[in-house]
Amino acid sequence: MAKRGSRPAGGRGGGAPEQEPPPRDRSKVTINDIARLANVSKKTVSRVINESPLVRSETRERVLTIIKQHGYTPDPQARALALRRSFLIGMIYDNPSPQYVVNMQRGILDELEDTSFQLVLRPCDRADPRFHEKIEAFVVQQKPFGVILPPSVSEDEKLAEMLRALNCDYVRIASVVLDEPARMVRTHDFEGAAAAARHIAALGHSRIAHIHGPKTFRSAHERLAGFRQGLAESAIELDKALTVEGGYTFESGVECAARLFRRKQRPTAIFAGNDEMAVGVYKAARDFGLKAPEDVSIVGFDDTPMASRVWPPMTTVRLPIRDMGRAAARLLLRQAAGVEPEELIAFKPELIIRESAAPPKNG
Amino acid sequence: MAKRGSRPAGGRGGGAPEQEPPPRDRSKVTINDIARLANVSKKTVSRVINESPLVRSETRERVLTIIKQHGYTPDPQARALALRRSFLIGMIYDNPSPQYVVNMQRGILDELEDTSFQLVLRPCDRADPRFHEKIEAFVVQQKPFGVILPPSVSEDEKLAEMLRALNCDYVRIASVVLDEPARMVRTHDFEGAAAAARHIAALGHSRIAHIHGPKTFRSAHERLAGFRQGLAESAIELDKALTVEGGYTFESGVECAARLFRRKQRPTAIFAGNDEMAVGVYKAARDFGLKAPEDVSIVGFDDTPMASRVWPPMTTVRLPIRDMGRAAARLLLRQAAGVEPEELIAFKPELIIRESAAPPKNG
DNA sequence: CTGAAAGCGCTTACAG
DNA sequence: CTGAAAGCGCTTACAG
Repeated sequence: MAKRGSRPAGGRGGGAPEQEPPPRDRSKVTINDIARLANVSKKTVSRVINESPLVRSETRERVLTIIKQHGYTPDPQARALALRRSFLIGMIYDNPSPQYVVNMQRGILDELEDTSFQLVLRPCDRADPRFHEKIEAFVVQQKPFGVILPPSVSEDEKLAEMLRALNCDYVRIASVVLDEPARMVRTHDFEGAAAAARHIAALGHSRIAHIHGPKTFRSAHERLAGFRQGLAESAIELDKALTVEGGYTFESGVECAARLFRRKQRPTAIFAGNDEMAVGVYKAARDFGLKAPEDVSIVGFDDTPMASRVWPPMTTVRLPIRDMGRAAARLLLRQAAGVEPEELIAFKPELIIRESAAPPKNG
Repeated sequence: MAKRGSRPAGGRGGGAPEQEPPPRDRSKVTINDIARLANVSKKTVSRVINESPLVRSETRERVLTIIKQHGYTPDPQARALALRRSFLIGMIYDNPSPQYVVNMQRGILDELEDTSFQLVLRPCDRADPRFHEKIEAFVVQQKPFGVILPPSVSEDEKLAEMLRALNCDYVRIASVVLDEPARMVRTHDFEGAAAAARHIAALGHSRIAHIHGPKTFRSAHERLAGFRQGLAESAIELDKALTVEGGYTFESGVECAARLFRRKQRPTAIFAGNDEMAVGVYKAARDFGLKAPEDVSIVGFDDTPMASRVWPPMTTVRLPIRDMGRAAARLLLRQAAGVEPEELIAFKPELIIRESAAPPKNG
């Protein structure tokens, strides 16, 4: 049985003598107490809390001192009710990679630390016919302060439109510019894939395959285009017959690579659209008795922990997911504060050269 | 600039004619509207919402119909303010494995789906001197409905005590019984490790090593004890010289295995306390020119995705993390509703036999 | 079984 | 620059 409300006075139950003096029960201090103690109206305390400039600095200092003295923190639920807006930041995602999800969460939480904002999770499925309806219900009921949309949720134009109509602030993380700078964190997937292509080409490969992600992901298009571009710089044309579509999953990586390996003219290098699929290529290679990098060079994208644990350690492209999450959260808070970003926030990927790509044997 | 409040009437901005009729703006329907329409007091509507038995069934039906008709959902912030308790479920964790964290989140979210509860994340660091203070601040400020504590946070007795003092409901997930059944989800790590031991022993090994997790994790003790017990059943005594402490990380797995491999009498099998360390053993084995399972059998614990992607596919022990998360959330909601569980909820691990363990060469 | 009053802890207009 | 009044949308005693 919940016994909320019968909270014993003093709070934390008689501490041992060697402990520091128990902090006063902060849960009881309200805006009224502060107002009374500071000899001002609660409205003035409210102004101080909300950093209104309409307070004499002397008054502000006095109030601030009392607040600190009593460890007062405004009640988020009460503020939410009055403001018709909660202090929850929603992360709405459908990304299948746990590593991506966790890193992004960490980044957002980094930025939210020591604020009164809380991170709330909304996993979802874009294939669900009630997808938009469910998110609308969430937004209407919880009135989140704002939401963060990583790919591929970020690419849903109807969702963005709905959020705007509901006056819900949001930040989209995507590999292409889909929105105004105040609502975008951009990743240069194109550049990352181009770097991978340059590296593979410089190694001397010419029969180069690419397993790209599903067409419903913009990143899949960007990485494909970037790869093609990087190859073109070395006067190599990406062979359509060696370009296949995977599902960003391990299994699809295995299948696509097997298909590639069954050709009479095998590719000597494979660039997979993400690490998951690249690890699938590792497996297919072993199934075909092929060694990496001697028989096939393999390059991935993401630099998940698996990339460095697998054998041989994987050459891949790294995007600073955690930093991206942090940037998205910061942008969201600034957006709410009315601060316009000077320029579009963007992240460049980095090529991580390890041991899975080498010159071709017969090169 | 946030434009909250200037929400246009009608909500979602003129839909195209082919769209379904726009749902009424649910954000505006309040308990007062329902009360007026149902011809009762708002208190009665409140009783219906809260499933109080003190309502004539006829009245309840009438109110329920109106509620459904207007798609009314009570405002969580307003309820929270009145109840002095929010509808947030906190997950407080320090588990280093992203896979564990994500699976547990999924389980909790499964159970919370279609309720008004939201999952809020609180990663933390038990080594932080302000650890308890920070969590206390979270609980006091957010007044979460309850919190879920996976290992090793669940093992912190001081934390549990603090939560009780603050009247905050919680559920602990741990490998040993630390609390009453209403507050515990137990995992039989002991059994899982014993099964691993039996499997290794049955394969014919006798020089068997164990890399256990840090002593600050109860699971490390349980797995060690279970492993010892499983071996004892085959009259094998766990060799102290072959029992080393790792940190549940890849790197520590590499180091510990290397130390083991440098001995004149190498172990023919290694049981690692988790998959991360087991993958470290894979690496060390390669560094020493040892092949698995021919030269060393390797067994892990957790069955992370990596276990099946690595070569050779890893024999390991699987705990149903997602189910555990779901069970923890369900228990928390029942606890709040005053329902006592009939018995302790517990999960048994399963041995997943793949290809990394085989009879010893010279066996 | 039902309701009118007061209150949860804040903020938004509106005055001054 | 500051404040008294009213309100956000619910619920808890208290009556009946």
